[in-house]
Amino acid sequence: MITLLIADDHPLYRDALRGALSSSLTDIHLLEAADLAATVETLEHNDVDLLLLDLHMPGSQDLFGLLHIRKLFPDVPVAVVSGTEDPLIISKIVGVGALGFIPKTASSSDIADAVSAILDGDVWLPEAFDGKIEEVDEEFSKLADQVASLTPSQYKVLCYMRDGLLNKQIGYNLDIAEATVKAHVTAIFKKLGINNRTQAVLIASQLELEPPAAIH
Amino acid sequence: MITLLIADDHPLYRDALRGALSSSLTDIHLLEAADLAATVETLEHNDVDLLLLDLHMPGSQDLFGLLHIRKLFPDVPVAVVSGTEDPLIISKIVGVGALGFIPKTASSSDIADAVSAILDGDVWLPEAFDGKIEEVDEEFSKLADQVASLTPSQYKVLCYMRDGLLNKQIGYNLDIAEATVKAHVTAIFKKLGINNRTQAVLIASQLELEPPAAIH
DNA sequence: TCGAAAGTAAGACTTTAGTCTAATAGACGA
DNA sequence: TCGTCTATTAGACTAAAGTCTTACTTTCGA
Repeated sequence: MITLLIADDHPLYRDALRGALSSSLTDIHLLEAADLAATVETLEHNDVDLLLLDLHMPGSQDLFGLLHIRKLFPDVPVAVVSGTEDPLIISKIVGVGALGFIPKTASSSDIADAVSAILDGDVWLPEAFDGKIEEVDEEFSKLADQVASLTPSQYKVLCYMRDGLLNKQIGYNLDIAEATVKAHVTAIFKKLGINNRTQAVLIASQLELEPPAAIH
Repeated sequence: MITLLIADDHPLYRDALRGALSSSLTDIHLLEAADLAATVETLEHNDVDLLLLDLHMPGSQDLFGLLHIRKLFPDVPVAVVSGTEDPLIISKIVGVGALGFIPKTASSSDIADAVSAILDGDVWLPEAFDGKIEEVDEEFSKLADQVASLTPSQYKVLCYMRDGLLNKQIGYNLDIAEATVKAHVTAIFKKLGINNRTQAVLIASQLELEPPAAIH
């Protein structure tokens, strides 16, 4: 019996994935989550053999979400499901520890192949990207490691920093005192090897796959 | 008699462009510049009919450089010469006012075609990108307009801000007092419709085509 | 040619960022 | 089970960011 967790915010696409998986694979147990918090909670309470993760979930913050999950559950294999076709982005996804990349346009049999391969311990990528996936540069994987070493609170603070919020506003959003926010900020700086918030924002935006939405 | 300005930091590529242009076109006068400052100075002192601009010149800051030139010399047609093949980036280049995009891999005849077309007032793009160039979204072109409205000093300050420098360090680099830097910073915020430096850095990094180099 | 508008520059002041010290609570290995 | 390590929290303090006001200069159109 194999347990799979489908993490995607679109109910229709979850249905499609569920259909593709249950018709191609036997003896599987399917779980679902619609946002990052639900994904984390499900992983905490279940023994999941493979996570199928959509990067564009609410609260996920793209690559941050993947880093977050990889840090909290390093033993859970992750296959990223996304609509992007950019080899550079896929390189980054693989570079931070995803064992596979499944395009949203993949067929049922491709998806089943990918899941089987990853469960066997292999890395699976669409054939179209053979040879197009580069090693991510050392700089990037070092940054990714450093960001992954952040605690959940620090991670949330960094997300809010990247949105241009003041410490006071971050504290209000997280329901903690401004002084606590500052302590997190200082800890983030030390872990990332920097000394001001501008540099932190640059690192955060480098790890972001999509340009930030509107400036508030 | 048509005056062309070749702005590229690689002497060899300038030679190649010069060769391609002088063998394909008659009655042309060729000027050259190796960095953004020299480009600006040449445009100030000459009546240039077309600028062939490499985005990766020293001091150019990629899209910033193009915005800068477009703002200072809105009447000079610009064709961007670059090695990138990413349709999204090319869309942005065209979206901020370039009349053409010439890949570094283009043949002599392609280059001559492009130059002729742009001098006739047309927009020229490589055939490979037909249909792949999207309209840039309203948000982006609004930001580009706002950034283009910055004065040269404000532009330099924003560049240094994006590199994570303190106001004091920016003042030292530009040889002005910290108080002056602050005045520029406040003016930048007003023009961009924001109220802190984090948001300014985000906008600047969105307009950057390449990820920032190392974090200092 | 003269005044209006805008870029540049800077001092004084308020707000926010960031550091240092320290206390509490939970996790983990000996 | 005990001690150690670390995350989290927070107060007090210093450094930097950001605002307001003012002044000098250049440019441009009436």
